[in-house]
Amino acid sequence: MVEIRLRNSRTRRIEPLKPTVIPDRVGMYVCGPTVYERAHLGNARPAVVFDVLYRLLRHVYGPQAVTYVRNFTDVDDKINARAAQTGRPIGEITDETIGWYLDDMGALGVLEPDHMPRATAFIGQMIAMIADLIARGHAYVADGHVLFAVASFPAYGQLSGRSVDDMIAGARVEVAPYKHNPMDFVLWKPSTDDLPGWDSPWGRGRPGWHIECSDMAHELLGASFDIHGGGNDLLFPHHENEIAQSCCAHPEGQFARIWMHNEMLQVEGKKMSKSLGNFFTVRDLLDQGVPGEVIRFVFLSTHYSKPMDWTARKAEEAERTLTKWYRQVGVSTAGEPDGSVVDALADDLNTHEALTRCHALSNAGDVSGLRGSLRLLGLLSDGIPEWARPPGFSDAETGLIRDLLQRRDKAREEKAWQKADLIRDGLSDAGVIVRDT
RNA sequence: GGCGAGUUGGCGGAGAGGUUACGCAGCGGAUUGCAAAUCCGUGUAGACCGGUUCGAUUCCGGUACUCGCCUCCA
Repeated sequence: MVEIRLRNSRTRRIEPLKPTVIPDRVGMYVCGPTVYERAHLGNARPAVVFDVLYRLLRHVYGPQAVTYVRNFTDVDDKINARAAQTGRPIGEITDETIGWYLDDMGALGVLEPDHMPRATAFIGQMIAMIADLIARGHAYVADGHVLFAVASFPAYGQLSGRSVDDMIAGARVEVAPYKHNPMDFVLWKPSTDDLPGWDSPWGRGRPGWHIECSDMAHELLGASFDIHGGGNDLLFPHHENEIAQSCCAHPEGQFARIWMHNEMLQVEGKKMSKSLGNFFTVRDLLDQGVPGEVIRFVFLSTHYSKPMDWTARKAEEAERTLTKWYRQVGVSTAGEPDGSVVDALADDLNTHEALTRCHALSNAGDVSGLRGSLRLLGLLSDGIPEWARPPGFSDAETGLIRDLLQRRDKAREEKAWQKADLIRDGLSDAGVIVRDT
């Protein structure tokens, strides 16, 4: 079996993936979107990165041996704000946004995870987990809130490599007066009547963001699992807090063994973010005619651990390469992925190296290996999409075109060049490019 | 201030202490009635300053600059 090696952000080293919770079964949790608006391009990077890992895991361990969980955060202040702003019911907004998200990610060739839990379906379990944290002395009630006591977990800060003292010194936000320690964070907060809320031992309220992921991961993957992924902007505080909550509530487990973080996507050298307002959505690009597959190719051309600048030029180059491969591969069937491509992916998801290997397969004329390898990467769908198709060989005009080509061939045999070129020019005007092979 | 990532040829972007990365574009050629496509060949590198070494773009130290996180954010 191919050994998969991954960079663990927790230890900052490349480590072999050795599923030990259940031998040869792999569990992976990735933080999914907060569903209040269409996914912007940056949101798509982790979805694609961990989709490649998911496909690799399924290839190596077998599809039934992998459990991939990616949540939907459907209770959140941003969602509440959107509802207040539009006057629409919250459920309508989250349902609609989830539909958009699945459509848009599907267009990028992202497979649906095995589980896509919605936070609101786990409120009861979250309340139980919070109560448990209080009982174990890791959380306290203050001013209608339940807060996690950072001081009760000595390993706090280990993932992000910060000390609690540094965090306090560097804090730029005003600390709520009811916190015992400035770094304590909310597990449960009270809701007013106009906000979504659930009854709890601490009054009507809603869960904090961090507890949602901790709980859903535990419900679906257990107290220990193999891989936890997400964008590196989530490393602190979100993932740090997840570790604290999960390890304190479930000391029998170790939570995630390997943590993986993708670097940010940038546009014109700047991080794409909602607050900077320089973002555009996946749907915007698709509507502009950029095929989802092209977007995926561009993502794969940069290692997940490096910042990636989105440029139109990269998209053009990707489309050219994909078109070339589509035409080379045609309708031939896929073989097994080439070992060199699998090895590249197993080496900490080196997608750029994998694409380089695909170029080599293309140059070597290994059509079935190329197709099989690209399939593993989530590229090259069956058939040839419109944008990659040699123009003119698509539809009802085929018969007429064939007839004209036959006439042209005959003219060429007779060396009636003028007539031949006339037919070619005519076809060209109709959008049919003629190539002599 | 603390933590982290990056800096490679015209562009994108890797691996490896010493031999061509690769792709795109460019240039030269082959093929072709022409065009397109295809094929072959080819130039331009590794922020800066030190150190280790027979030899560093590759290892070590430092400097500069860029970006991110520390606050909702993938």
